[in-house]
Amino acid sequence: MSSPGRPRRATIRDVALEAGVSRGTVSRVLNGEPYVSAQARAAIEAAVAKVGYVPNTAARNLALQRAQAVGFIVHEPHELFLEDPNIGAILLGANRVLSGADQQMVSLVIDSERDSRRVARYLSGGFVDGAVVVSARQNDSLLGAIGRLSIPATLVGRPPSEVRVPWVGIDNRGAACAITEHLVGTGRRRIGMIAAALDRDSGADRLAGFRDALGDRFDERLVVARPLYEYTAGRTAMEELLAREPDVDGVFAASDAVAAGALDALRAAGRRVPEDVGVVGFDDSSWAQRTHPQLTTVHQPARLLGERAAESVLAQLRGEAPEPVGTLLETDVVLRGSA
Amino acid sequence: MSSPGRPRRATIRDVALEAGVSRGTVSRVLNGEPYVSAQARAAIEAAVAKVGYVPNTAARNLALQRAQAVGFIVHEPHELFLEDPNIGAILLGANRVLSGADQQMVSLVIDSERDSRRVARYLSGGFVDGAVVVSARQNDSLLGAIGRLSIPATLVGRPPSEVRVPWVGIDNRGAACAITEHLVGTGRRRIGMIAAALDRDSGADRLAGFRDALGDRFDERLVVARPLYEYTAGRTAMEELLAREPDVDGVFAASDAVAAGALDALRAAGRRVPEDVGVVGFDDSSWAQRTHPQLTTVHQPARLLGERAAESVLAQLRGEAPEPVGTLLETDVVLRGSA
DNA sequence: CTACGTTCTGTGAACGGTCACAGAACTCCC
DNA sequence: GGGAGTTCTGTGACCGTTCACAGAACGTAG
Repeated sequence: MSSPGRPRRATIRDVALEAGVSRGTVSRVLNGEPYVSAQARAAIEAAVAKVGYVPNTAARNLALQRAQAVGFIVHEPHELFLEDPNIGAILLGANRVLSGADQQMVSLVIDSERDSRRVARYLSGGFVDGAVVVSARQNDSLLGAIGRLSIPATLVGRPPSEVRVPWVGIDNRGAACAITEHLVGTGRRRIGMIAAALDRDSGADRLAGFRDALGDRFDERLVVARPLYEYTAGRTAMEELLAREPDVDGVFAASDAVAAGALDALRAAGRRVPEDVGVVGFDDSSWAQRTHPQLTTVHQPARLLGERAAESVLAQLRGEAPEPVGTLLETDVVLRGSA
Repeated sequence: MSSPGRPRRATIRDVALEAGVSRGTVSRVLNGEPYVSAQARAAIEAAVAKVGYVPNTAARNLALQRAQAVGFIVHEPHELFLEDPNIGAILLGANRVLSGADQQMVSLVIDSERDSRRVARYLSGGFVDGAVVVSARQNDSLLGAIGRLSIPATLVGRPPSEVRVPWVGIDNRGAACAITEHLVGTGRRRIGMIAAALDRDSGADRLAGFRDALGDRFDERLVVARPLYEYTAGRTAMEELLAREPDVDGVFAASDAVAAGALDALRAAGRRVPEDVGVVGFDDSSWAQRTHPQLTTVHQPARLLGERAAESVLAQLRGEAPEPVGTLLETDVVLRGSA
């Protein structure tokens, strides 16, 4: 629009002039309203084609006070955004639902505080009617902005407790319990866990689920913790666990990346998987199918998370009570070769 | 904005009223213009804070005839979008540049003809001043729309020949030649290729580069082609190649996913990599570091592609001649364990 | 004291649509 | 032929900004 010399876009007035009718009638035809003569309708359609008219949605939205668009805001550092296939699936799920509701999904990546402010400004500009927010952080200025603007929003993942916003997530604890039970079911007797990210609810909940599954048989000495969900964390933690408890015959790794590291540590130590040691992961990320053997893991319904979050935003848009409650979605245990 | 009962947003008029000045003066303060008394400025700033004013960018853009936003349009089927780490990197590169120019990047995913139309409508609405388009297809209705609207746009990847739009891409042919030469340099004598996607320029160019590198020693019987860049394609193609030419000692796979399949087929056939057979891939995708051994492959400067495309759009926005020419970026051969 | 430049402010029009309202044209029936 | 109802059309106001212009207030020089 700012490019100099670009010819002016045709407006509804040009169409009206060309068709020999008024703006009002053109607007009626464009919006499919009744009470327009066949003659006028035909003339307007011809005129639209002739002058190459395309509606200016910005003007339309200004008049209608809505944007017909929903933001999809990803707040992740670069590495994770690239690494994590779940985000892509969430995005596509949200896109599917919003597309069905004829809403344009507009996705915005935040990777700095500056981005965060610009996005807040963007949201405030009436460009979007609502937002799906993925992995907001603690003390995220964006959440504050959303609250202030009272834009309908739904988070994917559990929000910091002080923020009252609807959210959808998975039951990390239940899923961790289920996959640990699978490990138990394959006859393992000495089951360890490589826990990670205990400072986040996902990490803590996965450990809690592991404990739930083992009950009395839970043994603290079989748990090794690491700060992040990383391949190398899994590798070193597995080495540590093997050194400490050589008779371990089952391992629940807090994520697939961690499990991949554990697998390589086991291979290096001459243990066979799954014959000597059963290994399970969490996430069903791209790691899971690229290890040897492939990982038995917990599948997150990532696409469904995106769909549900989008539906929640649409419901809020329809004026339905934005119950600020969380929804937990079910997960599946996916059986592959590693346990 | 459509949610019923939501309190009306404060406008510039409310601020003016509160501060006891006119709209014009408020606008001047908001835009940092000179010729405003310190007194008025202070009163306005206080009023802004008091009424909680946030500018309505839609109205602002309508008046200014610009959006201060650039679209990032990804036209890929779901699977590829999730699979291909290059797209994420391109996105982040573009985001970096646009963010620096204080433009909001708005990314839009197209996965159906319906999406395509909606995105075209979105672009026409004055929401964005320009667009970066990733992997547009042949006969893509979107490219037509962009042409019609004469929106500044730059493609990532080579466009269909009949469309005159600036683009940036990589030299698939040169890179394929370089990595094949690496294979030759490791002393391989019977080098095969698993080609793929020969109907796209990337696939055809990679085969051409392979041929360039081998010259006289090119042997058609050592080439197996498959329609898509897929793991299973690599696996079956490698089996076919081994059956046909058991003495093959080097393989150039047209993508990392294909190479991963080939690797597994070689393992199943009892060949050691790289001792018996050297394998190289293309893309430097996440597959490359997760195979055993890790892949020697061609690294695409994906982030740079995104940056360049964004810069090109910004240049067009500044009114610089949108030379409809392509730019080829350099690629690197990354040496890992597989050859 | 007047004329003039500088600094500051308010106003009306514009951006491109939608909508409510008024009224015209047409049909139908008495 | 006139009144009532239905169908169709045009107009002015409005959405929330920016901008050009007119003009006010003030200081300074002649």
